[in-house]
Amino acid sequence: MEVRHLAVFLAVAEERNFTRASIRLHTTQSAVSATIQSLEAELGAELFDRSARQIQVTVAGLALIPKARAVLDAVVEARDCVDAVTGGVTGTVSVGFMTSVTLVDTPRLLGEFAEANPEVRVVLRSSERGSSGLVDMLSSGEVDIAFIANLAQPSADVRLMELDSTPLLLAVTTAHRLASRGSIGLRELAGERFIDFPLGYGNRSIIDRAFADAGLDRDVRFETADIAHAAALVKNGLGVAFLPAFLVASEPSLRTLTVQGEDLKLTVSVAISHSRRPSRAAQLLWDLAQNARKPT
Amino acid sequence: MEVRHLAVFLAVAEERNFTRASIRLHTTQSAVSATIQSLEAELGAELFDRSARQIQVTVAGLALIPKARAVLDAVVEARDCVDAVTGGVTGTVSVGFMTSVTLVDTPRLLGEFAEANPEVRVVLRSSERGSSGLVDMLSSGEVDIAFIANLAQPSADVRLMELDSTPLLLAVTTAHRLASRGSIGLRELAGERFIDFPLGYGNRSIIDRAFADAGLDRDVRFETADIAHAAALVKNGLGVAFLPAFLVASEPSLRTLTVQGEDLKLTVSVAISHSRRPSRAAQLLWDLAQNARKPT
DNA sequence: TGAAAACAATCGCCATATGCGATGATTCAA
DNA sequence: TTGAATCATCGCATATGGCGATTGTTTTCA
Repeated sequence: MEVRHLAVFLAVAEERNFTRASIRLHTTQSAVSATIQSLEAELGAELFDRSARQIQVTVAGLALIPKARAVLDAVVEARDCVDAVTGGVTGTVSVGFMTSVTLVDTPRLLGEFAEANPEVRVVLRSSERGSSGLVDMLSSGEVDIAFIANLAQPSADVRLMELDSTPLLLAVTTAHRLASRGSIGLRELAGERFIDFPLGYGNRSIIDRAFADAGLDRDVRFETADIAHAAALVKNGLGVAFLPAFLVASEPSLRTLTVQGEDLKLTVSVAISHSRRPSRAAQLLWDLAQNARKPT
Repeated sequence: MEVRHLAVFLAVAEERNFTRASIRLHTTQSAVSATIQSLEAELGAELFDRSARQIQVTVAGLALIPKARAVLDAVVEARDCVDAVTGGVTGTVSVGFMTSVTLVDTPRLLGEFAEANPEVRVVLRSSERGSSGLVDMLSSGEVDIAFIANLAQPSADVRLMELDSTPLLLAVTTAHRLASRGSIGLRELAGERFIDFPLGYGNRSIIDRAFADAGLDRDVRFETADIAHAAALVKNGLGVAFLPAFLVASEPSLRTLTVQGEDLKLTVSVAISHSRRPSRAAQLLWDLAQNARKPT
């Protein structure tokens, strides 16, 4: 009987639903199912009655609930007491991030982290080369953890956790020939001038990939790493751009179009190196990000 | 942080020695080493100071000890409370065993088990075909758990745990031509008449294997499944036999010889089926056997 | 002071556990 | 009776843990 088993058990007992428990635990329903089964086998008792639509906690399960909580509490205490002795977490975390993506509220996240771990020095770093640059910095140890957008080629050495995603919409001026269209095929965009991020940025790579997969070329006339700047260029009629929905939703001077048959999304993830052991501080920041994550 | 980590930590803290802790935990030193390292990494603190010959528990480790105990206690409570609700363990265990091998005190083991689990009905079974028969009974589900001696061909479906082993010595009468020898080569035994177990018995298969490997034939003149009977036959000059050391050590009418260059041992193991989930009762009996095991 | 012993760390390999996505079976409501 | 909700099961990929062998360091003993 491991701590993990009991944590899953409690989640199911509280939600009275395997699927919701799996969402809360950021895992899958099948994993929850398997865990409960192995716990039941080990204890030699059914913990839930699944015969009805709404699962019922059995008598054995009810008895276990407070004891399981006691175990988890004891574990938290164990961890805390070590932290107390070592004077809490110290050291330095180096955090790679992207300036212009406000989809995930990294400032708030870092604020919470700093408050909880006042002894940790936080160093913010960014990269000229967007997400792929940040990944390289992770591998080289230049940063301990990074917030990145979609990767063209997921590196094997990087452990990713998706935090949130937003659709990428094609933004055009109100005067544009496509302004009145609600959606459009990639093929019809062949002649457009595009504004986009420099190569290496997650945003850029998804669009490049979509065009390449469709066997199409694209004329990227302007490149900028500043997303607000990109929006301003579109407004001034210098071209069209794929921009995150949250940025263009409330812009009266822009119209947005979805792309038919493509699922263009900007996804923000946290990333740590797979090969390097994360420092305690980096681990805590990862955990914090996990809690801030939108349930799948 | 899992229960297992804390259990290993406590063992090391109490033994103040990784190697001894590994013996107590029935695992290897390298596994203990790895576990402690991962726990230290997770907590972000050193728990032991290994710079000196005698390891020291650090301040952080000292603080953790009582908390770790609290976690383990809470886990035991959790398990007990479920057992209490389900009215303890019930059902039937079917135990396969070998009558004549007293190397492991199975009666005492079963006595302890029966006392701890009064509601469990224990059915004892044995096999005409020794250990290999017991293995077949395991696979077919005829028995839930079995105590067996060395297997000629370890079955993939059987999970084994060694309990104890004893050297097999060649027993001869005091009048025998080899009585004054302390040891002997297999080759010199070519002309002897042997008394041994029937085919299928662990005892028999090790000796057969040793002779076969050496390219030698052997004349097994008498077969008996009763080990005491075999000893009696030897005493009466009907032949020689390989018998467990504990049986022949105190026999004034017998002399014993070791075999040069061979490590002939009778090993007693518990076995359960690998494919069938053990019942709770079978699991408890397995655990009990593990505790009774001689440290490796 | 040199050899041996004690002991933890590390490495390569393998088995098991866990996680995931897809699919199947069951229940229940419309 | 159909469809939505929900848990179980299956096959596969990966991570974790365990083992045995080896290495390197410290300590002890001759």
